[in-house]
Amino acid sequence: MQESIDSKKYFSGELLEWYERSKRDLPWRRQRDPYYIWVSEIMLQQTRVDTVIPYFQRFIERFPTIKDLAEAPEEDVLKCWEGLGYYSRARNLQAAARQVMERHGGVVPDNKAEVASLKGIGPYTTGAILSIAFNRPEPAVDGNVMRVLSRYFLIEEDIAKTGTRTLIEELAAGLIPRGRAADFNQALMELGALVCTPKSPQCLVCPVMAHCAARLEGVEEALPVKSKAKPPRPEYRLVALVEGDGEHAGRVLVRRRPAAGLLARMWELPHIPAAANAGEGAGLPDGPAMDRLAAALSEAGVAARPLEAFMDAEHTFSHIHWNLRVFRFREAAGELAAPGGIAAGPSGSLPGPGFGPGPGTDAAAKAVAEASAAYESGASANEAEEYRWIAPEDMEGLAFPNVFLRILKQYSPLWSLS
DNA sequence: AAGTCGGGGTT
DNA sequence: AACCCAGACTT
Repeated sequence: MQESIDSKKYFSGELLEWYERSKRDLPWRRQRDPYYIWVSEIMLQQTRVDTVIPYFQRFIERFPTIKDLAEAPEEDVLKCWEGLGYYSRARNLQAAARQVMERHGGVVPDNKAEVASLKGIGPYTTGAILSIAFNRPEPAVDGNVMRVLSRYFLIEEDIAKTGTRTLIEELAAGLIPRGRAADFNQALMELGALVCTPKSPQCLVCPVMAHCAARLEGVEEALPVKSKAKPPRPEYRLVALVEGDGEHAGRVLVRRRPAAGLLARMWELPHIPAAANAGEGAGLPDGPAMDRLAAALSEAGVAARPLEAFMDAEHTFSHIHWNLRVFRFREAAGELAAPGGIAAGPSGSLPGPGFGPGPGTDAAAKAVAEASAAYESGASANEAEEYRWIAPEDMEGLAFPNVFLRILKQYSPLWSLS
């Protein structure tokens, strides 16, 4: 037992000393404001420090206090989050700010149960806020910590399992030196981010290399053990980039996504599912696809004439891989968009697999119907999407996922300003 | 326990 | 181009 106490003291002591020398100067570390810690921890979920820094600065400028955040329109919060991804983090953060206003008068609670009950705050973030903001001896186990400890203590359990995280939490809790929770937890994560990296860890500069079990066994690169995620399923979609005419000249047609599900409440270019028959559709002309898009636009009350296939774009979510084919349209003001009756524009200008003209087989028809149903299921019943003609300057108030920002930017640099 | 939620990095 | 990284919530 004596040995394990000494071993703990060695690990924690060396780590704290290294952290004092090596810690990065980060915006949320310049003062110990629980609100700053909270916002930064939410942003840092699944997101690198370098990406977060400019978002954090802008967010705090725009919403300096919990009260400002609680009282802001949700669109403003979403716009501030544009490009960061996982947008439910932003909605949950604002919902939690409102909870803190109501329950605690705008002051972040320092009690574990109350912190953990706030929206968007799970086991990791609870520990991070309590330890970093209030120096409470709670573990904060993120991916960095699981990697560092699984190597140092040669833990070969699958870190994707719930039980392994619990095990590591207990281990981490026992390592916190009295009165040093804030620095120790940050040191552990900092080591994972800067030295004990997933690939090619920098063991030679590691402060605890001498007693790292994985290093001593030569298996540091093989840890942590983690079961692989399922690959994302491919989805094929036809996107309409509709240029306005007449009173809509200089504008583009956009719509807002349903309130729940993928990219909830974000703005986007209109799109519909294409046949998911990758490979089988190789070389098919784009004409029929444009006709189907025109018909869909017509159902939304927009008459548009197809111009050309404009570009292909891809976007990978954790569980879906979008293959998008974008078509340019011109609004045909006053005309009725007769589904299927519009002369097809140039065909086949973007060769490639996966963009069949639509349900050509039973299987393809089924795939399209399923994809369509999946999209609709995001909304409660048949919530009407909101369509809008926007000019470039309107982008300042509307949040778009990155994939549509890329398309608009390629369409014209005018649309690149955020 | 498995699936849903973005976006970017390294190799 | 292929592969890797990762918290909270829902089911």
